[in-house]
Amino acid sequence: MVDKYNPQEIEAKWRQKWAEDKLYQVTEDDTRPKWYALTMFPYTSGDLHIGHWYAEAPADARARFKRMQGYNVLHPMGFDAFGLPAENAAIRRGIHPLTWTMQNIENMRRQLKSIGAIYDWSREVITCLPDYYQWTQWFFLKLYEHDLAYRAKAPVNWCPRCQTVLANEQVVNGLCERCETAVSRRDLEQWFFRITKYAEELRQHDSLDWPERIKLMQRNWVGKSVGAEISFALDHPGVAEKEIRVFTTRPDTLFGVTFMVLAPEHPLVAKLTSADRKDDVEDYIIQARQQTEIERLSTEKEKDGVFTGAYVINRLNGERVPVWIADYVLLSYGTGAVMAVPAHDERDFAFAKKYHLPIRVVIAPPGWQGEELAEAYIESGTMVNSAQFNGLNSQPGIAAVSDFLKEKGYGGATTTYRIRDWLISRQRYWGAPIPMIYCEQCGIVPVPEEDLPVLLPEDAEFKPTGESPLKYVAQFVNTTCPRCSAPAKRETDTMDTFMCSSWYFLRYASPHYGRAAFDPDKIKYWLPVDLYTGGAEHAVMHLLYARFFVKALRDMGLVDFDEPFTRLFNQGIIIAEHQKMSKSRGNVVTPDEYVTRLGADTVRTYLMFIGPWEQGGEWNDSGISGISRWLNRLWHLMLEEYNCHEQVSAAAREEAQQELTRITHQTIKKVTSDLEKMRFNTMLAALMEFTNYLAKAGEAGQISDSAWKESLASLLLLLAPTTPHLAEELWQRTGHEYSIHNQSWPRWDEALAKEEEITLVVQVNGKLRDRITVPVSITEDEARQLAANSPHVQPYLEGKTMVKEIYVPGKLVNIVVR
RNA sequence: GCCGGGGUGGCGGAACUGGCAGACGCAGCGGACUUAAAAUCCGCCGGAGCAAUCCUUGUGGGUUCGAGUCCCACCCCCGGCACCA
Repeated sequence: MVDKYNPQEIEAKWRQKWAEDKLYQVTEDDTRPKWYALTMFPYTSGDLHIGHWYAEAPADARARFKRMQGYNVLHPMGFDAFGLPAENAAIRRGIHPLTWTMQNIENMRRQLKSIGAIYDWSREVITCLPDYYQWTQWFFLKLYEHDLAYRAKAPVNWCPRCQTVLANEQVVNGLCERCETAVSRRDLEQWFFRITKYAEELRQHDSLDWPERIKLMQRNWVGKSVGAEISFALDHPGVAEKEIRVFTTRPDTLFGVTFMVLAPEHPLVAKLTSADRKDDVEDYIIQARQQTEIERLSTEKEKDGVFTGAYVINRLNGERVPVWIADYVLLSYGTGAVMAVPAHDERDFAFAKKYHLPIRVVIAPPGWQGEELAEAYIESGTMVNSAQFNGLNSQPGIAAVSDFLKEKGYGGATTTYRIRDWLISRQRYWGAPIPMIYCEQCGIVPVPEEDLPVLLPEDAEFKPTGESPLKYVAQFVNTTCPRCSAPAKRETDTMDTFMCSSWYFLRYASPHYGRAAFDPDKIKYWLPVDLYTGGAEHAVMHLLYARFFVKALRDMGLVDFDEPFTRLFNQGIIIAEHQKMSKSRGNVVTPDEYVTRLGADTVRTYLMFIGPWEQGGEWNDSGISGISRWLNRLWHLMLEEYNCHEQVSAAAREEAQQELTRITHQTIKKVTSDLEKMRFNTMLAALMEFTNYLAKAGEAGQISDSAWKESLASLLLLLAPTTPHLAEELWQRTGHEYSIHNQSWPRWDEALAKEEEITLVVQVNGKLRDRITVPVSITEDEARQLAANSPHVQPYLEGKTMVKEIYVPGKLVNIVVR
């Protein structure tokens, strides 16, 4: 009698054994190809939910498969540990963020270990510990040294709830990405990274095997407009500036400019506003400032603005152009000023109608006779009312006007990107301190590398006040200038958490290296990441920042590759009760409960079976019991004694064995290609079918003991990546040598996998009329004969004329009659 | 509004390059075992029809000997972007 499948017992046992034997510890090895399989590390929010498992378990199966295929696989794990959620949770609970975070890590590490993955825990990284953030600070210094970090005063996104500034990427539809509070604007002096320097390169994904969707999102985020910058002459008493520059994609419409619009925050507004317009302008600016970003950016809203009383000169025709301000012009795009061509821009048209400003056609719509336009004509066309450019089409016109401007020194062709520099300062406690010092004598002075880390003081009052908590920690703030030794003050803002995750994949290659952020030799061996898996929500944040980091490092000569993640794969989302899981809905599935009851292998397998990985799927309690049943049947199939019946004839035995061999090899082939494509659901369907087949074959008992054993061994090997504990236990119990996870992936023989018989489909006029089992070797003539003679087919041929016959070898015969 | 992805039984989902629609699993139904239930095992399981057969992949049209798959138009769901000059 076979004992019961007891997952709790065998899973704990093997996990311990693997850990003791350091089975999954990896080192560099030039005899095998390397494979870096990375899963986005989790945020230390407290508990591992089923979504984490969904990211991690299939990824582990894929990494294990690569490992059995002979790759030297690095599949590390760590924790993203700085940031607002930890700080807010700690405040709520009245404990220190470090305590809270480290407790969570302990719990999450235990949960992660229960997955039974091949994580090499000796490489774990935790971003909030000094031996990690020391190097985050080091990156800041490197970026500063290479003029990629700078401090500037700018209108920035402010979240009133989180009490800190946010990067553009962290504002979603005008709401804070974390707490969904409406974001407002503040003018603050902050640290930025010059990610815009890489705008063009970040748009390119040529060498990357990434989902189209993500590449598109990044391209949209970076944005790109090709056009011209044009200088309008300014001659205003008491104003030093002698021009206002605008950006336009349509320099061919330059003769149609009838007014100019500045963003309300444009620095020239105050200087240009005439005395009689002052009140109106100031009122408008106040009103624009009070709006939230959502209100301001609403496309529904009617365009409004006010006249400043000032004028600029269109240098091409010498016309005086009135200068207005309006909140539909954004300071952050282009130059913060636009030339308005109402005839050929919808927004300018609406604005001109509202305020009765002139509308002058300079691009003739097809069949235009000089009449007024009912709406803006935004297409290209022939230039009119444009002096020497009349008659040119828009495309050559754009080039001609740009060239002319350049020649005269009034501007010229240029390209503008939508992406803004990355704002990395945060006025909160739980982050890596920015390693900068302010000295009255020397100005801004970087902390010398040898003085890193700048430790985050543990005893700060970290309640959010809108000011950096570190400001009030005297022993932190007060220091001496590294250059002149005079008393100086430290920067008290901390860094955006996305800094930490922009380079963690580099740290895994040499997690304990003390002389730099990474060991160059180890980086050469392991990087770039071959397969990066995780959620799609990081498309324009983490994934863009990490690419920027790598490109910056490359230009510093610190790495020799262009892109961190060669291949990217996004798994879908697990839902429950037809909805996204959330605490408030009370439909959160907690993996621990299922692991305890059914075992980690069952949970892993179920998550992989639910549907295609990239599509996610619905968690369903009765669905997982199906997996549990299957693994139980498998257990008994493997362990129950097989009896080969003596009285079976040699011919029958031969046939049964050939069939078994064929199905075994077909299964190996199917499972291998599905794993390659990460089609785990169909891989498991194939394994279930194989199990069902073996159960029947076992009953029939026509196969020799050795052939039987061989097929069971193949099944176990195919199962090993999915159910590592169960496979190990059964491997041992069926008399094999430890460990199944060090075995080679089974190979299939195409000749043995080949079917001997096929089902020939017979159609008449495309409708199915018969199926005939025939040998693969059947000739076309034989097939046609068989089809035409089929008793199921005959009635449909009677009294009809055969028009033609289609034969698809190995598939079907279609007889077309009339 | 623009750009992506998707719509197949009661449910999750299969279907190579245009060639047997519904693999595999869940739920359901019937049976065996059991005093009984659970577990397990066997069988059935898209719809209509006694049947032959007909209908069926969001809707309508088209191409083709043949369409879930290709083309055109439309509807619905999900995700992203949205005054970017």
